[in-house]
Amino acid sequence: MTVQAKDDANPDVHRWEKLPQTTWAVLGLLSFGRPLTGYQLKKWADAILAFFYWSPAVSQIYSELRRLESMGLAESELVAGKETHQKRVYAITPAGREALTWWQAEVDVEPPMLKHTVALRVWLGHMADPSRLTGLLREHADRCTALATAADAAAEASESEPDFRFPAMVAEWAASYYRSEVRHAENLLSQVESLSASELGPRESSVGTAAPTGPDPVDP
Amino acid sequence: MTVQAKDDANPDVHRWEKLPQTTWAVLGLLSFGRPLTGYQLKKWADAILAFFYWSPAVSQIYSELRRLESMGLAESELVAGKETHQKRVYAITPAGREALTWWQAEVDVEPPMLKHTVALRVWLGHMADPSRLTGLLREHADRCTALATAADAAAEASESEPDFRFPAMVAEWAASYYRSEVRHAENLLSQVESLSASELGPRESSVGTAAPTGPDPVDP
DNA sequence: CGTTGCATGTAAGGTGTTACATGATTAC
DNA sequence: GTAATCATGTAACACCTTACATGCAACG
Repeated sequence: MTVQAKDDANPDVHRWEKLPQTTWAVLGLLSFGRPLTGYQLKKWADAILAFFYWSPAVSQIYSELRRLESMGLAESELVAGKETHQKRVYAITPAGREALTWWQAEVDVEPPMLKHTVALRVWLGHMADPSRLTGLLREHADRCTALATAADAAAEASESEPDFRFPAMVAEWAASYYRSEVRHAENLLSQVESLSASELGPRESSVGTAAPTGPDPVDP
Repeated sequence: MTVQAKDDANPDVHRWEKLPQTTWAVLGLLSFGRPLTGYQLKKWADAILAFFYWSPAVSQIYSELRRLESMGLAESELVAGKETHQKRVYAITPAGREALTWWQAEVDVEPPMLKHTVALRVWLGHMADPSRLTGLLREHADRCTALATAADAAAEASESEPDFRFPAMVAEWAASYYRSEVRHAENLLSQVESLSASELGPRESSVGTAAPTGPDPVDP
């Protein structure tokens, strides 16, 4: 009765059913077996989870931990540092492992959520100065280059560790992802440049004054 | 005094400062000049915005529209259909254009937010059956292929329209993005497969029972 | 004549953020 | 000794979703 992924008769399952993704992400951090404090969890989330999943605020991590403990999926121990200064170290419980395994096997994967602020700006490029757009694309590309390098470093650090094979794989995945982002951004950048170059003559945007033209946004 | 992107003396600017991205996205939909109802806006958001930005719920679109109108950035007109059945059609105002231009020029771009649920599942692959992982990666790849095709169609539909050059560019960008997603997913998929194949002999996961090993998640 | 689409809106509640508050420890 | 880091937590609030409620229009 250690791990029963398919046991829908498990009376706890209905309590796990509506937990948000973030809860599972935090429990997932604990599932690597290391007891950690909320503060350490936040640092780890920033360093690794942030590559592919929004890193929650510190205060939220603490409340997630309290929730996990109240549900028996994690347990905490007070560790005294020097004098009276205590810190709370959280560890996953067997029930927590069972829950995670159940989640992996049974819970549908929600569609990935993307809020690509840079694409949004370019999409509304008719309300912006072209140089502003190229600037922000350049910035984005640079940020992604840095992230790709960081992801590579993370991948290399985990590669040799047998318990970290999946994180290593995802770190490599993240590196590819961010390098693709760079390519896509640079592609957009050159398009914006050639567009603004070709419009040096016939300036004066028609959007806003012209009658509604273009593809019907409602009924394509 | 039609458009003053840099006019920080504008007394309205401080009211615009903390508007969430979603508000700008909705106002952006209106900035293409077409007066639209909340319902139409939602459909458009689902069709186009969803490629690169989370499409808000219907009810939220309505409240965003009310907020935009209360701030003078959009205005609505009641249009009577047949008998007493009215619908409210929203249009951007000059102040709305001014606000959008100011936003594009002055407001910092928030970092893109990614919640890649599939990567999260693979990252926690040690708690899952390998066949489950490959299945969900396959599903993800298929979904992305469909999205890429749809983005191509959207790009082609806007390409000829001069007012929709930026949306066309972003649609092309989205097509590339989702095709990269497919490649990355398939790459991960083959890695998961080769990993599970190589572990047919020495099974029994050590994670959870072994003492904490692997890269220090806190202090790298 | 019933189902699907169009169209609008309210209410409740959860998710997640920012700001604030506190204090010990470590490093320079 | 003072700055940065470690460490925890509360309170307020904004964002956003789900569920619900309503009714017309159009298609078959």
